[in-house]
Amino acid sequence: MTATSGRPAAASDAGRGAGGGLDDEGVGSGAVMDDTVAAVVRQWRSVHPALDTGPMEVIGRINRCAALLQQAEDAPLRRAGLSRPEFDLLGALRRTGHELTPSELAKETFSSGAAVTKRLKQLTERGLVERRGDARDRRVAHLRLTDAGRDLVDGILPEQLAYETAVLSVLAPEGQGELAGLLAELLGRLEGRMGALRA
Amino acid sequence: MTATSGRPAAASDAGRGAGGGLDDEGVGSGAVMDDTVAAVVRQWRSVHPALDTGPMEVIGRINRCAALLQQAEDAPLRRAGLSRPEFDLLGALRRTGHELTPSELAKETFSSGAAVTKRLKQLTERGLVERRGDARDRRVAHLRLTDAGRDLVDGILPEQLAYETAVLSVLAPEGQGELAGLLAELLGRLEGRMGALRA
DNA sequence: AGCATGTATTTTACTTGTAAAACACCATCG
DNA sequence: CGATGGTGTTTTACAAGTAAAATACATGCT
Repeated sequence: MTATSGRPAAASDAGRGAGGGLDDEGVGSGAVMDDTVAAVVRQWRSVHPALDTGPMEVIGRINRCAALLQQAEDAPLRRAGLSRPEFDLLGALRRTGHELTPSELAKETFSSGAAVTKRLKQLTERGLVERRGDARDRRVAHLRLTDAGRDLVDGILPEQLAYETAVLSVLAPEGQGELAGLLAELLGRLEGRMGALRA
Repeated sequence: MTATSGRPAAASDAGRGAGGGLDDEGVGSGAVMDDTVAAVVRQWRSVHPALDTGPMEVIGRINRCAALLQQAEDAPLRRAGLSRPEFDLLGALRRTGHELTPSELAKETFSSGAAVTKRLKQLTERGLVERRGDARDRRVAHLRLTDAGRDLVDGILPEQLAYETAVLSVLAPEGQGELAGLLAELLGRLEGRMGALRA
């Protein structure tokens, strides 16, 4: 749980046409799932038959999955009165185990410094986070979880993971593994290169 | 291109532990990519060794991929002065080929009615969309693209797809196909069930 | 016809995020 | 030492989304 913020989209991009051989079905099933994205791609192809709708099948689905998963995923968090960005921030403090500065929190949660400032203000007021000034450099602040904050995170985490496990169980374990692997490969390369391409 | 809105998150959830056998590497490569999510998962496991961090490997990566892809993907759109939600709306009108009501647009772009109202106001002012009242039922409106709107969409679409193709080319074609297939399976089942689970 | 109810759309009030500017402070160089 | 420039953080002004209330109609029932 817990990345940064989030709010994916609807349906989109290119089809798998560009790709190559393999068609659908990942591992075990046999039927081609007909999802929303497939329908959208079909519409585009009928309007612009010449277009290579390949990327839509991948990017459109990633976006749509992210949207659906987050909607679902946020449920356990809301029960605890936290938004996902808030939980991400607390989670960063919890998993690193040590204090972090606002800048570090921004990097860790993939959000802007201003957004972090606002969240910290609220979380501090709620008593989940504590602030300490740096002795050497009075510009920087160090944030840490209060006991209440730590307990909250530790309480939510198992629920969150259990819920996510349930949601993902629509895929067989091998499918989950394959998916994780492919996404890791894509993500690793995207994170590495990002910035090279400039449309 | 073009789902609805979007704005995924950082790193999160469970590991692949829950899953089963297979480890990484999707198809052709051999090295395990070390992405941001893997690092986050390692941190969580070192703090809470008992936790099943399985789902994180999948959900965290989907979110992060969506975030990165959108940031990149939006570039061609911004060049045309459109946000993705705006383009999604125009795209829905273009691909369906006929007029749509605000409600239908909301469904099609996965956004709220209020959001659609606001976007329509702007797009209409920009002369990309036209409104027509329904004769039978004066509550409903029918929206259609103007010539300028249609031309804009048709002009952007190829750029967008080409750009996405380039971004995805970090994955081999077979990898793209497998990924699309697995995501289709996940998405199809999520869209089918969503609502059943309630944490 | 008259009214209760339901639906399509918009409006309102508010929340949250962002970009850019403002602050506050360190560090270095002359 | 005092100006110059750079960095960490917060503030400001603004853009965009949401939930819930408000509007404006249509419908079905009596």
